Amino acid sequence: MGNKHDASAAERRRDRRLSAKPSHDGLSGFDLAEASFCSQTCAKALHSPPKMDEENELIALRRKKLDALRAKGVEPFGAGFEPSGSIGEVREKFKEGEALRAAGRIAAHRDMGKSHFLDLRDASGRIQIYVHAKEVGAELVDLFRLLDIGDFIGVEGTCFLTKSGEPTLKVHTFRLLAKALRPLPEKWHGLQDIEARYRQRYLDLFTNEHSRVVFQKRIVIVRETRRFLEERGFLEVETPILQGIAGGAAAEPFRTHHKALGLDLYLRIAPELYLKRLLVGGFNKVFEISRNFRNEGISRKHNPEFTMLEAYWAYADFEKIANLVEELICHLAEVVCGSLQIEHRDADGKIARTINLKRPWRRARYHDLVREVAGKDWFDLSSEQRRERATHELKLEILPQLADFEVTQHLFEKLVEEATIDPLFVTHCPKELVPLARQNSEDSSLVDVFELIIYGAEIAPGYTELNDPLVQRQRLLEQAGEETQRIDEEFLLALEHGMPPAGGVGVGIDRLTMLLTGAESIRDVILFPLLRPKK
RNA sequence: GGGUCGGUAGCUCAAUCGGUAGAGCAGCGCCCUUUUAAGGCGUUGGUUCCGGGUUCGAGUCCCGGCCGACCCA
Repeated sequence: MGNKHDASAAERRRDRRLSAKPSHDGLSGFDLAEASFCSQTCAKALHSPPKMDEENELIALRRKKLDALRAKGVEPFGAGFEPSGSIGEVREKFKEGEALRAAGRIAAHRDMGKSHFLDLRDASGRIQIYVHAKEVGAELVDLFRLLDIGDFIGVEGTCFLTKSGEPTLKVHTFRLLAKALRPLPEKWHGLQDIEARYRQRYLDLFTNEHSRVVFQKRIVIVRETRRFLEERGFLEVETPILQGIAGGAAAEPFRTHHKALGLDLYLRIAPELYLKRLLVGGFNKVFEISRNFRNEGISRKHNPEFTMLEAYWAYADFEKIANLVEELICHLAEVVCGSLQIEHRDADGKIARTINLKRPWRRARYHDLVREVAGKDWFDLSSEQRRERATHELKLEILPQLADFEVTQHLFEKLVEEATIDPLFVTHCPKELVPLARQNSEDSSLVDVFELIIYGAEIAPGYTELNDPLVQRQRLLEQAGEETQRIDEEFLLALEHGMPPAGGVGVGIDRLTMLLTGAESIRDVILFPLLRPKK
């Protein structure tokens, strides 16, 4: 089936090429995929690769070594190799006297004259290898001289322990697997420049242990989230990223265009409206680990693309969902941190703060939390009195255009949210704050929602979902205002067919990773954060 | 968008009041047969982010721009 698809794709491209005519704008009927397909020189002209700075002596010297290798008949790129495992696995298999094969980058070289010690590294670990002329023979000694730190080599050697007890492979033979034309960052300090660490993440990962650990933890968080939900009967699904109407949240979407259909599309801002369609279709427990895109500002806590877990559970409500989230995050903390006490450390390794995830987590009503910080009588005051107290007694900056409920919300964010370290479920929020949620059956000014706050940040909002199609339509109309074309009629159509009552939740995976790793910036938990192009 | 701070050798960092741009690592040469941030001796390497200006003289002061970090909106 894959082949068939590929063949037809190639055919389509060929057809288009044959019929391609220069049009008046000179561009239509021509896209990047086609450019790279039909003409490499053309593609090169479009994106010239970064210039190899020939004037740099370090690079020039490595290129000379490359030429020297080829002159000896050694191809410096592309040879395969079968190591006994990753370097971490080789260390585990290490047994004195046994022969093992290892492959990795040369990370260090200690030249003792006739004997050389090198460190071979990959993301799984480091192993020392020992190279001596007597062991490898004259031909390989010649080749050895052309190696540099950063090159990938594969070695075969016998396990032995040095005087100081270091597990080491005594190399019999080795092969160059890939030459590095540029030097690695410094061995001791690694790559420190923040900008370079984001732009050249591969160097950051290779040289900085801490960065490697953070991303390995992120991998575990995603994997364990899947496992946790699957064990509880949730089905992982994939829903569209390209959407005609970007719904499910209030955010500015990215626009794009589908050429063949002549269709303007948006990148999703949330998967919610599609996951709910699946509830309509009878899937009772679904989740998606969803990349969402929001065309908004960039900050320590915001990247334009970010990852969110969304899960929906038919016949459940927000209380059950809160329990689920509580269990999930505790499970992740146990696996990733080995404890429910999360310790964040500063640059010197000193504990900067401890977050206690021990259950049960506090659950409190929005109004009660506000009264705790703003005074028991807060909600009995007039809106002018509230504004007055917030500004003068509580020393908050209240912008004049804020509505009354926004004054309270601002106070909530500054005095409750930012001050909260240990987990707190905020429940019974005013409906103005969460217009799309289901109203509480006892008090119609409240909605059946929780907001999970940990370490001053919203980690997860949870809902009892609104499944009344008429109320939902009304809310969407109010939200859309003038722009009624932005109402997802297909979604409303689905709701009219009947959606079971359900609980739902979104968990920001990036922020959760920050929480569990102590990262201060979202860019430290996203492999390739969006940056302005250099130059 | 506004404010503050930063950008110096491949990497990590110095450079006093405006006065010859330095060190460590990496590299290169030599010595060393179990080193491990190996060591010893010697040595190469600079568009000080870019563009203007002030000055006898600018990495340093001023103006504009680029990129980043943090705070605020």
